[in-house]
Amino acid sequence: MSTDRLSLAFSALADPTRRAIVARLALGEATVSELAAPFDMSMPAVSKHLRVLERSGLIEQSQEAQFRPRRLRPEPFRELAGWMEEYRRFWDAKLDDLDAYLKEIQKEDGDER
Amino acid sequence: MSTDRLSLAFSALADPTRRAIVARLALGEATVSELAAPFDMSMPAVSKHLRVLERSGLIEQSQEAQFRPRRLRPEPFRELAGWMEEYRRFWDAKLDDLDAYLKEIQKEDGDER
DNA sequence: CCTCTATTTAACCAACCAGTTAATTAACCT
DNA sequence: AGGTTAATTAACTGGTTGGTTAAATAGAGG
Repeated sequence: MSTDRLSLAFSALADPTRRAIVARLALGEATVSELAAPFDMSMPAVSKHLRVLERSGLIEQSQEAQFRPRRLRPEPFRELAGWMEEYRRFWDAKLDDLDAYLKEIQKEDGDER
Repeated sequence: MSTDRLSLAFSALADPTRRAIVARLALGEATVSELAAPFDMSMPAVSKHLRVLERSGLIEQSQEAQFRPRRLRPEPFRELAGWMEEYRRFWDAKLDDLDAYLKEIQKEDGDER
């Protein structure tokens, strides 16, 4: 597998279980047991998913007694967003008609929004 | 492997070679040979990468004689951007300080940009 | 038709992934 | 110290990935 940061982030997110974990963590810190609860899956399996997410930098853990709550780290999200930005014209509805887009920038930033 | 569209897109992009191919295609259509040229890798290897990208919907091919030029498809980019949107507060520099963000929306959309 | 170019398919390999169960570590609480 | 709860590590498995080389297919053009 590729070990550059962007590849790690993309591949960490290429799994629905891990995206669900990320979605849960967007609401705030959670312990491993809390994160595992919604899934029909053994604890070690969840632990492995967490390790993948951690290796990608998307989450980090803090030590609080026997609990090791996870939380999201913003950095990889910024890198993903940065990558996406390069392809904005492919996903931004406002730009999906390239002709319209070109006309837009011709107007020298006129009536933006 | 997960076969939902989002997982396919993420995992297709989790490889630097494939991201480079996507970057090249953002400049316009290209044949397999053209796409393969920059890489120190056999033709079949590139062909496989293209099949992964195709299965994810990120690219499509058209038949032009013995050439089968690829081009990007916007749909998966929109899905990725839509997913990212949920996490905007993690990656948008303007929002990375949540307190500032809350203050901002308190102002009822006052001095945006 | 033959050949050249473009590309894919087949068969194989080593490494990795996502899950399992069983055993282990870690910290808290009497 | 002993027990309970939280979580990780170990060992194993079947399926997938990313690459290889060799053979096959498809169309263009003499």
